[in-house]
Amino acid sequence: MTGSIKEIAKIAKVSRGTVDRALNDRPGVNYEVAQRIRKIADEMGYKPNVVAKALATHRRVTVIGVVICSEGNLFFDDVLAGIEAARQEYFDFGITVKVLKMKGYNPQQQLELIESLRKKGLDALAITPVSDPKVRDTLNEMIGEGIPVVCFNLDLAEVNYIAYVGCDYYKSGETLGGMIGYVTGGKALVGVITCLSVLEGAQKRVEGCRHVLSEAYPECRIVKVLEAGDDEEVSYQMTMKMLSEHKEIDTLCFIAGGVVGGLQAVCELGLENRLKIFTFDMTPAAIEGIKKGIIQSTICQQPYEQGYLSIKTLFEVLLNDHYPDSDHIYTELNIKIKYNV
Amino acid sequence: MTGSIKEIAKIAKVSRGTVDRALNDRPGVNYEVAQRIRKIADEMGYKPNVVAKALATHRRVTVIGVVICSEGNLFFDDVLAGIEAARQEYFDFGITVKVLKMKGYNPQQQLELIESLRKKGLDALAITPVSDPKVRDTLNEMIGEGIPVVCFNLDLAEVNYIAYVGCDYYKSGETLGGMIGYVTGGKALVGVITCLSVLEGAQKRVEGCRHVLSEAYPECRIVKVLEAGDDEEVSYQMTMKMLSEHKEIDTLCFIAGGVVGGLQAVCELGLENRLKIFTFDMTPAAIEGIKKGIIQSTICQQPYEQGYLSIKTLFEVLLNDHYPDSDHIYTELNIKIKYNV
DNA sequence: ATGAAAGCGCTAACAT
DNA sequence: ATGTTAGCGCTTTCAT
Repeated sequence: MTGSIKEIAKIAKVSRGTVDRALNDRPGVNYEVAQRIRKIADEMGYKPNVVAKALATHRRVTVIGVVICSEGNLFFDDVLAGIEAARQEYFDFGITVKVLKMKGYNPQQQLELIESLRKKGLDALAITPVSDPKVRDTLNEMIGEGIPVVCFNLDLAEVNYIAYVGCDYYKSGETLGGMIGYVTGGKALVGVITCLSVLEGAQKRVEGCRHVLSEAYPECRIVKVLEAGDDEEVSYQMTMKMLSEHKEIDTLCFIAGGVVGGLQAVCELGLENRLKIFTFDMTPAAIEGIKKGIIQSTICQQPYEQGYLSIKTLFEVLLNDHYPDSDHIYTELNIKIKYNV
Repeated sequence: MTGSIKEIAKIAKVSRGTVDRALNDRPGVNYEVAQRIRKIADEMGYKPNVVAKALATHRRVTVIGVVICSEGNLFFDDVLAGIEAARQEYFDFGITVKVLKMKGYNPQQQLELIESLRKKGLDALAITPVSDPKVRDTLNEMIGEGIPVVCFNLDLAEVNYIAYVGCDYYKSGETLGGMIGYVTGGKALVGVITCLSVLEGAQKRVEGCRHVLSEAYPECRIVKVLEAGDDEEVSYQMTMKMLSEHKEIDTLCFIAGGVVGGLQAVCELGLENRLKIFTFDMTPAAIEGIKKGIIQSTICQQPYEQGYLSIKTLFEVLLNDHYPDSDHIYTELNIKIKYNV
């Protein structure tokens, strides 16, 4: 029972057009009249009907752009699935979702993709932002022009976005620490294969893990951390190096990608039953490793929700003028073991 | 680009009314004409616009009824939150969600609630079904009358529902087994506090757990299983009984409710640091126990999604004529430990 | 059996 | 500054 624009018009003794203008802060309406209309709407608890609104605005297409660093990274398949689900759901609302994929984390390339979207007209943007001052500035510039922005999966400091949608990386690292403690009985010499140092998330994971181990499991220790980019070949080599140079390592953690190459190295060395292995996310390689019992656990961050929610959040802003309660929408951290994959 | 009813009408050289009738299998349209219209729609990949459809049907209210055994069970708070979110989201589509809560699992009471909904006019039903032949028959009768039904949280055999939305209980039991193995280092004498034997889900959990322990952790054994209903007082007594009669027990599992009473007994006996304790779901008591380190892990089943998805599934059927791929929509099983609650 | 037209709640172009 | 009116895509009532 929220009433309609028609009712308000009748009570205020003005036309529906005027009510529409007043309630949407459109120009060309007397201040006092606008105030009166707003008061009436307020008192009757008026909420605009989104469905009708969408239908009426249907002639003009609303474009939500997506820039995503997904190429060559299977993790993002689920994120893309979530985006696609949202796209279908909002299609009838007159919303078009344009997805632009890129490989790696090159700021220049990302800027070009953003630019190409802006040129063709853009009403909102969801992006996995590369950590770069120019990207940050460009995003803030767009936000200044009234284009709402959501960052997802990757957070970027000092951007005035609607929200960051993704996991709490530090917490996911702590969770890893907790699982290492459980699985190893509190005794572990840990080798860590991380990705690019560019990705702040990866660093936070290592920190979080280190924190829990030192607080709760004094007999667990990180022996060595090596960077492998997100490249399987490099990961293979780094894992080889790690395991041959540090024979004392009994626990191996893959902070992001590189699971395929890493596991290959482990198996070639015949260590798959002696090492306790931990990963993040549910890439095909991780699923296989979990099922085979080679990987003890993998910590997931709800990739599908990250994609879906990013679009949904922008949709709510565009059509409903509804902003999320917090500008950090954290997706749940889920531990997966052999039995609940 | 799915085209509109108007375009189809133009191509078929009929009026929009006839197209509408043909495409929705409404009576009063010549068979050949209907065929031709359907063919044209098919060829242009026509998909009706849900938003416009909802607006047009807006004058008639569509009612989704919910019967939920939630009273006195804090687990269902999140389920209700999911239902409420869906209710708000679909309100503008002209959909009213009527929630009827009941306490416990009395079939007679549930039948009365269903009846009261039917009397006032009901277009779809979401229900946590009590395991009872009369309930089953009544649901099937309604389904026969064209009212789509979704069962959530609790599955009920031989009901021709659209879908069951909830967890895989057996699998959740297996997951418990896996966590017991990890946390105890593969050595455990387990006491189990379960709820009513009426709830088949609880039995399946125990079976799943037993299966994993016997397969993967031969030195883990379930010593004793006691029933506590969902009553905290009974749970307190049963836990007391279990721990005093079986002093060898070093691991305690709460299969469903009763965590408050159970933990009270444990603490009074001063065993909170000697026992490994496992629970299901994220009730306030479980969260507190996890944070304090008394509970080692709790296995969750996405209660919010269960509520939200139940309504969404019915919405899709009612407005979109879209049925889910499978009649079993399993929500994810998530392991929570101290660091990812 | 089919067509014509009104209307769902809102927006926007066009009058005044 | 305000009113009027024509849609958005679909359903539904009323004619024919």
